[in-house]
Amino acid sequence: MAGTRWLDEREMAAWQGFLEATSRVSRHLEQQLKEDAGLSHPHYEILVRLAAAPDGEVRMTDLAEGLFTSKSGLTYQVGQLEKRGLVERHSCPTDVRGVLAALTPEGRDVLRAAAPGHVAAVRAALIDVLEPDELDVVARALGRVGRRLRPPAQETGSSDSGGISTSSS
Amino acid sequence: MAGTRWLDEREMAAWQGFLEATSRVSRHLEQQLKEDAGLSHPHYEILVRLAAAPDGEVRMTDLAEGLFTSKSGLTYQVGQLEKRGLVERHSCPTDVRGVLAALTPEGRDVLRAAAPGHVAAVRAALIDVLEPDELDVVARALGRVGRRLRPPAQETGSSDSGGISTSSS
DNA sequence: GACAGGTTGTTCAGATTTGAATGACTGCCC
DNA sequence: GGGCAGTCATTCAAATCTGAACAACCTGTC
Repeated sequence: MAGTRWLDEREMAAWQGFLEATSRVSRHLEQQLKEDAGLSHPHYEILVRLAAAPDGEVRMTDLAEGLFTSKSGLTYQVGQLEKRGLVERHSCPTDVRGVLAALTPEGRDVLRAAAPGHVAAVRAALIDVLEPDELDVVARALGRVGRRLRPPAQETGSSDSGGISTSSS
Repeated sequence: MAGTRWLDEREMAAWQGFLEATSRVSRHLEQQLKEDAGLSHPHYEILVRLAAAPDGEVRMTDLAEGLFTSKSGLTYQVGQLEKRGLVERHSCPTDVRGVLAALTPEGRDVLRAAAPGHVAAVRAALIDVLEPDELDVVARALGRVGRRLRPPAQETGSSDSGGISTSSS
């Protein structure tokens, strides 16, 4: 297999830059969020998704998919949030197996308090570090990268509450 | 609180794209590496760093810094690699406290066997998905992002410094 | 030499993540 | 109606990660 195409210097720079930016941004935001609002990044993301949903509640499976995490991991995190009273669980009326995670008023308050600081941190770490044209290229390029690694796609999703429109295809 | 500059649509696209690409690429490569070579991504990166070092051995602290991980995390990972015989520990001659992690011949073999598959996966997931001009922008932009989040003091010229450009703009 | 202050790597307890197995349910086809 | 494959969320054991605490050591100053 002499056919391995190794990475040249430019490609290596992109790959290393991606790895370093990934690790550092993630770690930095994790820390900032924890100090500033007592939330982990997964916690924050869960609250955001719930707040963005039409009725403030989302099916566990949909939530896990949106957060790029495993279902068991989500069960744990939602459990933690429930203990704190930021999230509640209801069973889904149309499917007894289903569980809806719902934002409580306290959860909404915590999110409202945490959001400005988090957005500022995201700007400082990433967004405002990029030139406007870089921003667009990163959005387009990384968007494509992420989309290509999405799970095979669940067809027949036409059931009903679809709700979350995926990015304009 | 009117001072919060929320993310507009373009900025949100960049941020979400970054998050999704980050998660998916990381998870994808982790899996590919594990199936293909029985290594986790941290394991692989450790072997790469050691193989790239002049004498095939690196100080624990330097290694941790290069891998963007905590020192205790590295102790654990190197311990795992040592159990498998892929890495050895020597004490540093110039500093009794210091520990040098060194690649064993077996470790070099495992790395050599794993590298082609990993590089191919990195290409398929990220590098070859980007247009050449996108590649350069990503390298430059994310490189800057990562560099700005580096811990304050860095000396004794580590791996590469390639010129610390003061983002005077 | 002695000593304060910083560094080095490990250990420890605790939190989190993962994948496999599980129990409960749905939808569909016969 | 009954069976069968698939879905949903949880539980469990095992692996991993983190930060704080720790013991041992270096470095500079006096």
